[in-house]
Amino acid sequence: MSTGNEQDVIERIYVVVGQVPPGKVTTYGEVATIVGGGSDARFVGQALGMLGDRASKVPWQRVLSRGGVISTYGGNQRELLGAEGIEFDEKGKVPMDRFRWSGPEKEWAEQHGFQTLPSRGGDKKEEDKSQLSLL
DNA sequence: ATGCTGACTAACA
DNA sequence: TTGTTAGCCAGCA
Repeated sequence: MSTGNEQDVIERIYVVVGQVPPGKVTTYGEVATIVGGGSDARFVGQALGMLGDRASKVPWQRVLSRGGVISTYGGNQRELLGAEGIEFDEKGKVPMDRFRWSGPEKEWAEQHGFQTLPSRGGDKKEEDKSQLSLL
């Protein structure tokens, strides 16, 4: 089964990105973690780059780089996010502490064969160990 | 096959 | 703080 899963992985990426609710954002790395094998932060970026017509179906604009930085150029990503209520600081970054997507629900992730995010807690104090990766 | 590139990230200086 | 290095996976010359 390690053959030509790329396309399948890409579809999974789109599914995960589609789970990000309006007004929330995530990062390439987080998406890659949820999708799991065969994907990495960079591959997520490539997958979103080949969206084409599906760009209107997948909320690709809610996927940012590490730290809430927009990695796209010459696009209207920031404008789209602003229309959803996302705020930016003076540096043009999104305060992830407030707008970060907590990831898919554990049940949903398990049903679809995805993984939940490792605990990062928006605050660096409360670590909820309920999301143990049991591998 | 080898090497470089890319909507990335973490570690190190 | 910024800049560089290395790791990562897939596509292409």
